[in-house]
Amino acid sequence: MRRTNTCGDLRAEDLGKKVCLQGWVRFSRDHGGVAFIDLADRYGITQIVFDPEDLPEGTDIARISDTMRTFTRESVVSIDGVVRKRVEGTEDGRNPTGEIEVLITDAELLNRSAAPPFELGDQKEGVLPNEDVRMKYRYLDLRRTEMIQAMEFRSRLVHLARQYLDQNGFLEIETPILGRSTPEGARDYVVPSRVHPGMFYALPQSPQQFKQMLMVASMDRYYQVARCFRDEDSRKDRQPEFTQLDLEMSFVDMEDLQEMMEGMVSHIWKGIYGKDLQTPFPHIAYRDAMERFGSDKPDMRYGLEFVKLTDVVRDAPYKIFQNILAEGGIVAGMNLKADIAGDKVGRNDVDRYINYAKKVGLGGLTWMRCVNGQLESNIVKYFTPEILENIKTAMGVEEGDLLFIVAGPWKATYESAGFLRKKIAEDLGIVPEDEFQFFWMDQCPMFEIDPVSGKYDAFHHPFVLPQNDLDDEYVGGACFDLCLNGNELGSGSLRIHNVDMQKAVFRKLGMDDERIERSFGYFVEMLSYGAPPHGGIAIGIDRLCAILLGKDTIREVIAFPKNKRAMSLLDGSPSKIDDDKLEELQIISLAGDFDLGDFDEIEEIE
RNA sequence: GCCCUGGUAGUGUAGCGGCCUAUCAUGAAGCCCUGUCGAGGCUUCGACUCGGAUUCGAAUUCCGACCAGGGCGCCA
Repeated sequence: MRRTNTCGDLRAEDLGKKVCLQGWVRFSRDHGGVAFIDLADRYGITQIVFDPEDLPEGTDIARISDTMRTFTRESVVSIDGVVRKRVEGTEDGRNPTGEIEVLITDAELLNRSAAPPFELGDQKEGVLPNEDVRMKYRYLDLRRTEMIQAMEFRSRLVHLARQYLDQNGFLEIETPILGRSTPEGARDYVVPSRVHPGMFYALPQSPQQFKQMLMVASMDRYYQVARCFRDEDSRKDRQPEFTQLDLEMSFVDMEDLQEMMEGMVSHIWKGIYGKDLQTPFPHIAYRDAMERFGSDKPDMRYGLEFVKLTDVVRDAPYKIFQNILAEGGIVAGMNLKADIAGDKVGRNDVDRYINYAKKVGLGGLTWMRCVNGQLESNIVKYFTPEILENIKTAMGVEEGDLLFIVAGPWKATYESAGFLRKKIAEDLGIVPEDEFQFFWMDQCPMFEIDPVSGKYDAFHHPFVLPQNDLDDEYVGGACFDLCLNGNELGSGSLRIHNVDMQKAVFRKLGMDDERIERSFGYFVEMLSYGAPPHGGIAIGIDRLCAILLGKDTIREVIAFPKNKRAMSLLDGSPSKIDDDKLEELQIISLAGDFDLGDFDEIEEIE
């Protein structure tokens, strides 16, 4: 018989219906006479009951019973039966189908399952196997309710994004997966060309250049759910291949782009949670984000802000600070207020944080505690009473407060202090769990100067429109990041549409004209054919889904992710390929079991 | 390239120099059971990642490798 219903949709209204359900045997309970099966599919679980005393005349009870004996856990089976009410008092309120059950009248084993390597049923926390086991049997892992829900959530989210962009006149256009390797940025994944031996395509790190070309091509509004590839080491929020919602618009300013994104996120929000999301999102300038929170993607859902103390302690006869200030460094403090931290952070904890501070790159960590109205610590003797008073005022110190003070070069010190802030907040448990705070981080610089080489690097990328003259001491870039709860979801910018400006930026980044022509010639030329003012943004779908679902890693929202070492335990990729394939591509591998014997042979052929 | 954490039956764990012929749960196999729902009861099966070293004795200590995860670098 053909399936009439899924395992999620029968209710009390369906009483008496003849149905056919097909699904997986999640649990079975044989009571000797009556027996139960929890039949599961993507939509839910329905209880099947084998009740020999209640079966209609002429039913082949032995046949059903024998068939059911072949049903191992996770086997796929087909069940014919009649919907009936459960026995009074045995309804299951946790299950939407819990009022009814299907009285089995016929059964068929569609395909037997071997004993699954781990438990697939919904159960208490902490009994999942190691991730490598889940990855090896991902097709079973995905059978779990939690994974089904993650896939449903992601599908819904992407659908809503498409719906919104479509309503706003965007064209969904696919850009090439096989492209040209670019010298800048992340390492490319590379694909050899058979037709052109010795030549390679590269998989895109992002559709950046193609989407700009689409603007020049007058497409005006483009988007794509774009797979991107980066051959860099992974993290819990970084995979070798990941998905970006990528879009580009012509004749817009930064506000237009941000409003479009706010509209899209709100649309998603409404569609998923049924609630309105507060827009516009707040903004924070890059410099403020760094100086107040020690991060360019700060989690602002909790306090522990830094206060600049550089001027307050400038005249303190404390050698460590004096040396740092002489080199142009900064001093900043964080006040752990008595009510949230004062009592919970004892002397041992302070030592622990000093060690942690050193681990994350700070030279050290100065602390002071306000006891009986006075700042106390091992180093207060190096500060005059007046300076101590000024610190108290600047930091708003009250009785019992604990101060942590960091010092050093601007960027490195704030970055490290940001790690410390996060660690303290997590230790104190003051990070809100179910609060989602979107915001824009903007007013970024166009360039960063590498402290080692002294070379200019693009802060975002070299296609960002500079906000002022490139010869000015500070050059701003028309770029911004969308952040959520301490994570970067994506970044956007207005792009350069003028040939000369684009060349000038490349030169500022240390490329000579020959290099610009070789690497970006086609791109620069494109700008000379009436490139409109344009800009765009790309946001990470994996990260957005993971954060909204409260997952620790984006692997939980990707059907078939790679592991930490960029391998798939499921299909065993990457893998060696056959020698004849290599030969066809005219490629010799120097890795692994390469041996000189083979090499001699090849030389002889030549 | 570097740092940190971990590796015990199919799965999750306890044990952390001799009480280990290694705990418990789950699972698998078999039997019993007519209202369960992660059913229950009984029986059985099944493991110390690998290689060195220390020691009378190593799952346990040390060194190295491998594997997994987290982080730094890297990710314009």
